[in-house]
Amino acid sequence: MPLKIATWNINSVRLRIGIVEQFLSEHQPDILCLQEIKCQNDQFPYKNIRKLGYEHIAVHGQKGYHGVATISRRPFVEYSSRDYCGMGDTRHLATITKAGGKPLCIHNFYVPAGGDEPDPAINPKFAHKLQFLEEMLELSANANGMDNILVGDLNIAPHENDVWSHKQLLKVVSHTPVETEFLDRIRDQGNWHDLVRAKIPVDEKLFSWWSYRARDWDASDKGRRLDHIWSSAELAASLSDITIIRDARGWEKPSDHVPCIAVFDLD
DNA sequence: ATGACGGATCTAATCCGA
Repeated sequence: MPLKIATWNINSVRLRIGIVEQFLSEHQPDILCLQEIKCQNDQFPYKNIRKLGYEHIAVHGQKGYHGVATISRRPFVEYSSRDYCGMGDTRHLATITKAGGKPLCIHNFYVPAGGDEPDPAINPKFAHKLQFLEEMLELSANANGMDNILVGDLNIAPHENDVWSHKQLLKVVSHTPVETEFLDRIRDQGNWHDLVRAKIPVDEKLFSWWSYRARDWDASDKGRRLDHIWSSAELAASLSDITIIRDARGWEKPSDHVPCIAVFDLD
């Protein structure tokens, strides 16, 4: 049985529950990790999700901003969240489920955007982002004797071809060397594998986010690859497919991010 | 200027995203 895992920054799950349902029906992932749900736990649209066969729903939300949720057809053994930077905001959710006869831990992240100015001395939001990344260094794909997956909106486009113009974005938050090198370090130190780039060669431009401000997002195509799917080595070896649903950016009342999907051949 | 849109909030103007 293949295992299909998706991640999507939905930018308000209540406003966009219609396209969440559409996505689940069309693509039938086993597990979907959402970011920026922008609601409190009791406001999450549980009924709509359960109706489609996703009985297991872990929500870590807050009023108005941020918030992550992981929804699944498979039961969770347990779930937890870590309060990164001790700010009391809702940016992480770890769920443990079973896949291929082994426990599988999925970390669902919404990394701080970092504001406008890439200087921690004058911009507290950028300082927060760097501190958050510092704490992510503690994560290891080889921890806990489980298979491990790390997904989410990491708000960093690491490679030159993960942005529309490497040159023009070098000083723009999300693609500055301090951020991209930090993300590389988190990945390498934790023995994580970047599954999207394992399947789609780095000489190909690849984006998962396009600004709402562009007059025509598709024609100008000034996107960035901010959403990621990483895994431990064993899982990476069983990866069978990666898809970025670019079309979703053109759906009715879209999120500015699109879903990314990984499929694993387990057993 | 890459680009001024689009979400939530004690409904109106303000904060936030990246």
